[in-house]
Amino acid sequence: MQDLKPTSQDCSDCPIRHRAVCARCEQDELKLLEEIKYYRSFEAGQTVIWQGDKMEFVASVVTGIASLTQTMEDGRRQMVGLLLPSDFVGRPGREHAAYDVVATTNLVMCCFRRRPFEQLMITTPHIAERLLQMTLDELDAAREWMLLLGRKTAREKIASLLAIIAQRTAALDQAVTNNSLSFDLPLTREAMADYLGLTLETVSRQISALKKDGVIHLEGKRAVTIPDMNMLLDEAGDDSDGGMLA
Amino acid sequence: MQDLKPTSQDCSDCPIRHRAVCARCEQDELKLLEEIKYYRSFEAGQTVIWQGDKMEFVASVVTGIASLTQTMEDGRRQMVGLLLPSDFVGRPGREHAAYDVVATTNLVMCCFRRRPFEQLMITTPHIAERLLQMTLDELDAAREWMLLLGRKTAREKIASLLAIIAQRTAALDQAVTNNSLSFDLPLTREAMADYLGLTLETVSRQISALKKDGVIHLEGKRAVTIPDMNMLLDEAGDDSDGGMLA
DNA sequence: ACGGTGCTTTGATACAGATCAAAATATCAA
DNA sequence: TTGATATTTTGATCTGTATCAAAGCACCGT
Repeated sequence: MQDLKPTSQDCSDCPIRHRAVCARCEQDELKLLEEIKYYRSFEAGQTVIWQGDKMEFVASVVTGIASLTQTMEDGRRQMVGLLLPSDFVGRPGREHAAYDVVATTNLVMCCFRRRPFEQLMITTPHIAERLLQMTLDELDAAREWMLLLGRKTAREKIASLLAIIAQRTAALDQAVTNNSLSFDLPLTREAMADYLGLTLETVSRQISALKKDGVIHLEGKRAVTIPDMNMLLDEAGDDSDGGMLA
Repeated sequence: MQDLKPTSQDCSDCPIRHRAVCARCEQDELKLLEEIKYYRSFEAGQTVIWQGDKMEFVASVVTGIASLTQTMEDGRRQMVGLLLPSDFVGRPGREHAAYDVVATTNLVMCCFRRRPFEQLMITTPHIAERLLQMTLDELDAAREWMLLLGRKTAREKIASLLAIIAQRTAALDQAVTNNSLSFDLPLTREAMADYLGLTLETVSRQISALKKDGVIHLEGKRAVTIPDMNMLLDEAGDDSDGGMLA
């Protein structure tokens, strides 16, 4: 488990390739994956899977952003997962989807037929190991979110969300000058509200407030600049050391 | 992964024995576990591990209840996990605890020295597999909780918590007569508040309200009777089919 | 029985965020 | 360019839950 280090190229067909590349894939495993793999594209707003649908595949996000959402009978919605490139979706062993999966931007996913993938997991222990690590990461993220949902103020929630998106997308494709950085906000106000347990009006107001206070900058409606990341993290109320990666 | 069925006796020393007994443990694996295993007891209120402490062990709850809690600098607290008998705690591969672990009742844990346990996971794939299943279950529970924290009303939150405790403890030690069942509430009002993202006053008020409306019964302060489980589930706002186990 | 120390309940009031409503702005097709 | 539609902002008001405060109860050691 210790020898999995993020690199960039080898093993590009591995379902678990992105966040940390698997250094142990054997040629024949890759062949097996090749056989059960296919790509699918979705447009922003399209639903990838409905809660309760039969799961024919598990998948990994290649480009774009998807969200996992739970809905109550009366329509209240809560996002419970945000899938960025490299994130995995689908639970091996589960027949039916537990959540709606929605493309919040244009989206490309790399899908693996579920049954053969499950088989592969059994014969290839290190895939299961890797999946365990990823699941534990997700669990940590979920628990961080629970703190946010249960105890943070609206302003702190917004700041936290911006910080998370900034950190995750900055790693991928962004110029970071000293403490400042820019990125494109990939979520509508409504999607943010669903993520944060707020209404879209409150999201809008708090973003305006952060803007007025100079914590963030907006060009147009979607392009965000964060002049000072530390200022944002202060607003987020996270315990000091930007623990994201611990 | 399909051949793990809940039974009751064999393999009683296996760290993953409880919720579903591992049918594949070999004799020598048990010997290895025996060597790295020890029991620890805690009194209600004691802290098992502080966030940031060095993790010397991973463990499984034998009896009693523990909680995982996150705390913000200014003292706001959010419980992010409730550990009942059979639940596992500790992340293999992580040096330092990410959360406070607190005994909310008297507690007995079966601990395994961390390093040797990690080693064992590498040499014994099916332990990793089992751990993956348990982690995925926890992730599902966490996401259910995110819906609760983000979108449910105070009354729905209380009803949901009672339903969860009822369902998890009923399985272990309770007489269930038709739809009615009783159990001992193992959490203080404050602990419930930390779990639900509420204040203890609100918890108290809502419990009183549920009592007045006949949804629950209290004898003393801790013994709860639920006359009709379906009524409680209605109050919880969960989507119809008590999906807990899906 | 006594007084202490924690829990829990109940009451009065305040406020953050929800809700309802409408205007402003962006997006896009023709 | 011009509507037509979707998204975002802003305003006015309402409400569920927090906050502050105090009283009620249960448990425990002496």
